[in-house]
Amino acid sequence: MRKEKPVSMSVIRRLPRYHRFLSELAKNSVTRISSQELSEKMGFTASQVRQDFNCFGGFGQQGYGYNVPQLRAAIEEILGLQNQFPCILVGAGNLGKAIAGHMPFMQLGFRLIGVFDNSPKVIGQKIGGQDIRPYDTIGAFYQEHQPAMAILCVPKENVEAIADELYGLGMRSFWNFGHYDIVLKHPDVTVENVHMNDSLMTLCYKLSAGGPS
Amino acid sequence: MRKEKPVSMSVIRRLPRYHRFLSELAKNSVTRISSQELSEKMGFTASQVRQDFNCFGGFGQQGYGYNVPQLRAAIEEILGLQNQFPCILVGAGNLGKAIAGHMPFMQLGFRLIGVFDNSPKVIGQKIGGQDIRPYDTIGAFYQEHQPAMAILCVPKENVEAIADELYGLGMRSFWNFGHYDIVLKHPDVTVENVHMNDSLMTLCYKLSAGGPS
DNA sequence: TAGATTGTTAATCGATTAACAATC
DNA sequence: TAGATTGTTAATCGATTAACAATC
Repeated sequence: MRKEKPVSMSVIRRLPRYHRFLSELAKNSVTRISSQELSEKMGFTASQVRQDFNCFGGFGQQGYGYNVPQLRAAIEEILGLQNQFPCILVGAGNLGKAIAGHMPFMQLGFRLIGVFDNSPKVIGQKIGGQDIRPYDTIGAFYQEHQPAMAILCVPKENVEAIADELYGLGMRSFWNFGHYDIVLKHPDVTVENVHMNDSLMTLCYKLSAGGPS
Repeated sequence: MRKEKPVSMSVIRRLPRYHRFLSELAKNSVTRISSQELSEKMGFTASQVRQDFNCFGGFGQQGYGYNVPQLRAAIEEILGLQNQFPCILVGAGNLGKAIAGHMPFMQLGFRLIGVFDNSPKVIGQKIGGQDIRPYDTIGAFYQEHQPAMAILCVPKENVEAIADELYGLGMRSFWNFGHYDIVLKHPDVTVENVHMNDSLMTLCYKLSAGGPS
C-alpha cells in the first residue's frame, strides 16, 4: 500500500520513540489519538507529527485522528522489527551476559544465533539460550549462518581487531549495546541514552530498507 | 580567553569525536593539522570543522592550521572533562559490574563515588573500587554527597520507580551506559552506538556549562 | 614576500513550523 | 451538516557549505 521513499534520518530516528509511545498507549487500551494530543505528550509539534507520518503514507483519517494499534503496527513494519535478523554476540563477560540475558532481541528485529568468547572458563556455558562457542570458530560460523549484525562486548583493546576480522568475513553492521528504557516523565531531567534500543531499531531499519548509510 | 556562547547541540555532539580523533593524533605525535586534512580524515567538510571550532574562539593560526595538543586540551575544557562530577551507579548485576569495572570514569568527567543494590548476595562486595551499598541507604547517601549523576543498571521494570525516587531526592541527570570505541576504519560499515561514551561527554558538558536541556 | 590556511560572511540546503484546503 | 483533524503546500528557521578577505 504505502511506498518506501527516501526519508531523512531525522524522521527515522523519531520512529522508535513513536513506536514506544504508541505501544504504551495501546497497552492502556487507547485506540485513537490526534496529532495534537500526541505532539503535546511527546514534546513535538503537531505539524511535525503529521509530516513524519506522511513520509510513509496517510495513516490518519481527517476529523478523527490516528488509530493507535494500526499506526503502531505500521511503524513496526517501517522499522522492520518483524524481521528478526540473525545476529551474533562476541564477548561473554559481565557485559555480554547482561545483554544476552536481558536484551529483548525479538522485539528489536533481531534473533541471537551465536555467542563467542575465547576464554576456556566460559566456553560451553549457556547464556541467552545459546552455548558460548570458541572464538576461533567464528569464521566457519559466519560462512554457514551469515549473521546480519554483530554485538561487540569485548575489552576496548580487542575491539578493533575483532571488528576487522568480522569485516574481513563480510560483516557490515555492528552494535555495541542497548538497554532499558527510562521513562521521561520529568522534562527538567537530562537523560542521555534514554532509549538505547532505539539505535538498534534504526539499525534494523537500515538493514531492511536503507542498507548501511 | 575564549567565551562560552550559546552553541548548538549539533556542534556539541561533534566535539567528542574531535576529541577522540585528536587524542589519537597526539598519541602518534602529530602536532599540527589543517581543517582540510582533519575534515578528510573525519568525513566532515573543512568549512564545518572551522565553523565548529570558531564557536569557541580562534584556536587556529592562519597559514599554519591547528596545534593538535592545544586544540585537544581546549575541547577537553569545553566539554568539562576535567570536572570529575561525582556519580553513583544503581544495580550491581552483570551489567553494573561490567560498567563499574571497565568504564573510564576519570577520562569522561566523572568519578564513581557509590554503588547500590538491594540484593543481600552482592551487598558488601566491592566493584570498581566501591563497596556495594544497600539500596535503602541511597537517600542518606544522596543528602550527604550530592552526586551529580546516576547510572542506572537495573531491570527494566524497576527503572521508573528508581528514577522517580532519585528525582525526588533532587537528581536531575541520568545515564544508562557507555562502552568501548569501535574504530570506524571502514566507511561502508553501519555502526550504531559507536562511541557511547560520547553521550556521557555531552552530559558532562551539560552539567558544566549548559545545565539540563 | 608568497603560500597557506584560518576566521567569517554570504549562499545553499534541509528540517521544522505554520497555515489552510480537503475530507472524514 | 458542522466540527474536527488530517494531508500538504508555503514560510521560517537553523545548520551546512562555499567563498574570500584577513593574516600568519
